[in-house]
Amino acid sequence: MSFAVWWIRRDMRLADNKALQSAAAAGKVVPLFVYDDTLLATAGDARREFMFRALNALDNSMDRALIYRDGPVVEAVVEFCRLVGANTVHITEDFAPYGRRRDAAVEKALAADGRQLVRADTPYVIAPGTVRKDDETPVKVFTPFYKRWLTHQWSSAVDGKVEFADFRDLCVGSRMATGWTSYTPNPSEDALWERFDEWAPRAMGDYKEARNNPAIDGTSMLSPYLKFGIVHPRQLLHRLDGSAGSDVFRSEIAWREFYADVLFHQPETTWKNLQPKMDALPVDSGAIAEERFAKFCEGKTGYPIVDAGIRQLLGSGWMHNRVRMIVASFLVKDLHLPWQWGAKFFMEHLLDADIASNAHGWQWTAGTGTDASPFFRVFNPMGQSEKFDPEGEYLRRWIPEIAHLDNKSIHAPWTLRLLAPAEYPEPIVDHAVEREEALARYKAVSGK
DNA sequence: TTTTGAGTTGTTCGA
DNA sequence: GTCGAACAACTCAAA
Repeated sequence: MSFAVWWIRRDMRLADNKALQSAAAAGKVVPLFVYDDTLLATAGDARREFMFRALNALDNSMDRALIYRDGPVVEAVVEFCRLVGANTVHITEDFAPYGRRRDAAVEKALAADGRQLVRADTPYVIAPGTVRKDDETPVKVFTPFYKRWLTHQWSSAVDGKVEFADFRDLCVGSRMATGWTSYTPNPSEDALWERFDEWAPRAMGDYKEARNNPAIDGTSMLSPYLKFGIVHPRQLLHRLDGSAGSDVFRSEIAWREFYADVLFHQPETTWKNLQPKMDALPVDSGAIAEERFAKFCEGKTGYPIVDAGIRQLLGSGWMHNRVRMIVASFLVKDLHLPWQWGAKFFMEHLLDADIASNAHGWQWTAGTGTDASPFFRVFNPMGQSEKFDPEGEYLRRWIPEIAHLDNKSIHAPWTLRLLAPAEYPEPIVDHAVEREEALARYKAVSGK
């Protein structure tokens, strides 16, 4: 009987998993997870905790067949194959810059040993690099990308019988404790479908509008599950019908694929401006900039919608999409800080931290990316707050200090002059002033 | 090759 | 309160 390694990275599920099925077709499956210090170093406690719990849930569903090994990754995978005598390692391909380098190195090392790395699946409905214009070049604007994306064929895995090998005595290392004690969603496949089946029937019809209101349960909140492949996006597409809400939901899935495609073609845009001309945009630096950034990271800017968003992120590992945009706009256009500062902060704290979506979401806001926001689109934190959280319900949930304020002034507590700064801070900058400053800086970059 | 219309998510101002 | 126009210039996709 031969053994085949299923090297688990971001495909922590049994259902509709072509890497798992590929391994099963090659022999008894040895599910392997390798601690990658390079990746773990960039993850905060919340995400590490979520990941460990996800692995534990997966392990339970495999009768505890999962093998944990310590990195460095290349050596660990090759060494493990020798230990169990496996000739093939089956993976869901990683398209992010680091993952591609890592997998290439593993592939090479395996080959030197006479073994093979099998790329059997991807975390996307359509693999990055697949959607192209008629002249074969990548599509750089979402709408035309989406139209073409919709025309591509895809298929699910055929879930056949899987036999797991028992090598549990080869487990090495146990770094499960993170110290994170706050709530995280239950990261099992069962819990995911329970959530989807509870949420979708009541929320999908109103998704287009409701997903913008951070106080209500209008978004699926499935992003952490997608991040770790506890669900594959094609499984979600299967559940959609032709209703209006599901069309918007489908396009949100496509946004994730679009940004993965953009990063695939230009891996350096993880941290660099996609539009080089935007390198000339002046950003603030020095002590004052760092002081403001520190306030931002604490959720103490004095702008309730911004602070509520940061506190939601720090407290739960997740931030509502609408609020992510408001917060990002504030960092870039009110504080004039590099988008990379915010992107790094998000990457640390988000359960769903996805390098492609995060980098290009920030670049969109900063006006440095593909299909970028027009320079004059500066979010007004009070206006957005009034529009999308009219009752101040979201603000009250995350900023108890101002919960007693009325529905109008809660969006801009400083107008009341009732709160001592010790209770809730004064705004660290004046939005009206900084908006003009941002417009002037962007205008200068565009020349003339 | 040239031309044309479009491009996720906004705000402000004046009528 | 509501509504439409203005806010730059440019790049991209497709005809």
